[in-house]
Amino acid sequence: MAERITPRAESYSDWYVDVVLGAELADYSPVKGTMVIRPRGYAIWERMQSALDSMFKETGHQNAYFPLLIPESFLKKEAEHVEGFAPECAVVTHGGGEELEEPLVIRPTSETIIWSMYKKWIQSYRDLPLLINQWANVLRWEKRTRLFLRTTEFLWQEGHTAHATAEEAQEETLRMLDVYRRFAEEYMAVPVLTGVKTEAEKFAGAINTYAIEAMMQDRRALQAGTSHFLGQNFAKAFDVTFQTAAGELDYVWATSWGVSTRLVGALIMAHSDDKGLVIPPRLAPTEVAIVPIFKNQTKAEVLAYADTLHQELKKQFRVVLDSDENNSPGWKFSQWEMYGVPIRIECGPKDMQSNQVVLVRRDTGEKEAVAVSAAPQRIGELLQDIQKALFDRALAFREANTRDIESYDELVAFFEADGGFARAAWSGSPEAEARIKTETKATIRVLPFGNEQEAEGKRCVVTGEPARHMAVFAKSY
RNA sequence: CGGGCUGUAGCGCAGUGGUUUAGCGUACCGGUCUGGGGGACCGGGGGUCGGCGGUUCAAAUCCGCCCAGCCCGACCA
Repeated sequence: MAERITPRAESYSDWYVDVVLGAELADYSPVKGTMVIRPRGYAIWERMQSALDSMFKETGHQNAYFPLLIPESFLKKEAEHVEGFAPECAVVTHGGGEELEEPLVIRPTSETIIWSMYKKWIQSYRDLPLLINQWANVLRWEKRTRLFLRTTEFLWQEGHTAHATAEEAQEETLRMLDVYRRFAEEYMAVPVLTGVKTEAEKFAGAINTYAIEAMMQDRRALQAGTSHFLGQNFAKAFDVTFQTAAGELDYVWATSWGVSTRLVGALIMAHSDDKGLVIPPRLAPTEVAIVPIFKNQTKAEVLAYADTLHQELKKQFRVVLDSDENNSPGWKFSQWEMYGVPIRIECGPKDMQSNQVVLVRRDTGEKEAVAVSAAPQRIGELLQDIQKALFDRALAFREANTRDIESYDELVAFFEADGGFARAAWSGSPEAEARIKTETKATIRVLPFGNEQEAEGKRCVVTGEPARHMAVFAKSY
């Protein structure tokens, strides 16, 4: 055992770190809370970017880039916003060997600098909607960091849109939330809950924050993406007005939405196992790894056999041939499992004689022999099967660990035991929410769409008052 | 930012005041054999003990500060 992975049952957080390091996704870098995203990790992020970027373009957005440095005064223009972000901002005070007249904040998010520019670009309703996205790095001085899940610097995309009406902006907010939901489910194979955040959990400066919320294998919730309806808060702070079709002057309506490299963490925690990483095929940088098995006498012909197969499969799949002669096949099997490649192909003398190969799926470990001629089609099917199986398994896990809770005692007991998602009636009072957080460590992750109707006739699990919401409680990352 | 644990070769560890050049496993390099689930043997290279400062005749070992990682807490889109 060269690289032992701590089993999940022994220590989930050690397991997570072992998988990240073992699969060579990332490594710690010298500054506290920062990490290097290594090629195997970055390749996953690139595939995420590519899929999301297409979805953004399909919904009418364009990419742009705004600067890293923001005048400190900008951040202070929106009261809630500054209150929310000031504590976690890094500030540049010196440049060129001199103290700056005005300190510059390294962006924790870009609303302020973007809206300062939107003021210049928007005059009339004909300039709207303005639909811009940027891919960027941001910096938040986090006290407690974890690889991919919460780091001081991280990569993300942030969409910032401007609209003529509240309705349009609301529509946009929900449209992008749905883009995130589709991405999570169809590409990441991670089922997510969607809904609105409570006042306590929303974005600093937003009217409403919507989120996709996923369950990890330790039953904790991970917020995987957010979409904010910003109302006219930033338009007012930056005085962004436009002339309506009717000739009136009005403030612009805004949204912002983002997902980050945290998604890589979500991917890892949703699917991986004690052998290492498991990547859903659609996001796997390598879909197939071919491991030839040979003896000295058979080396040449087996390698030729494997190479022919490699050339053929390359036309359709992202495939690598592991022709290294120093490591044993068994070692390679474990290695490719650690890396999370969805399908491994074993081919040796026996296979060669019967003109077949052995396919091994990463998610279940099942092996099957298939004729070489049938391999491409079978691999295509298997990749789809794996994609679906991962989603189904994650969904079943979430269902199995979601409980309808009727009483406060039951809620406390639930989170003292294994925990998971608890659906419970809530009065809407911040005090009740805070009490649950203090006593159980669980927070309201999301108020699912349509929850108000479900809450009718029910009583708050904490206060006994008439319930206004059915809330989903969970311990979270 | 508070409490706990940890930091010795790439990785995992032993050594916890003096025992001659700091050890073991593994990985790495060269070679021979091997090869269908993390191979075997032979021969090699690599660390100054997280960093800085102190105590001492003598420090990996004792003390202080700092840095980093993990866990718990506070905080947190």
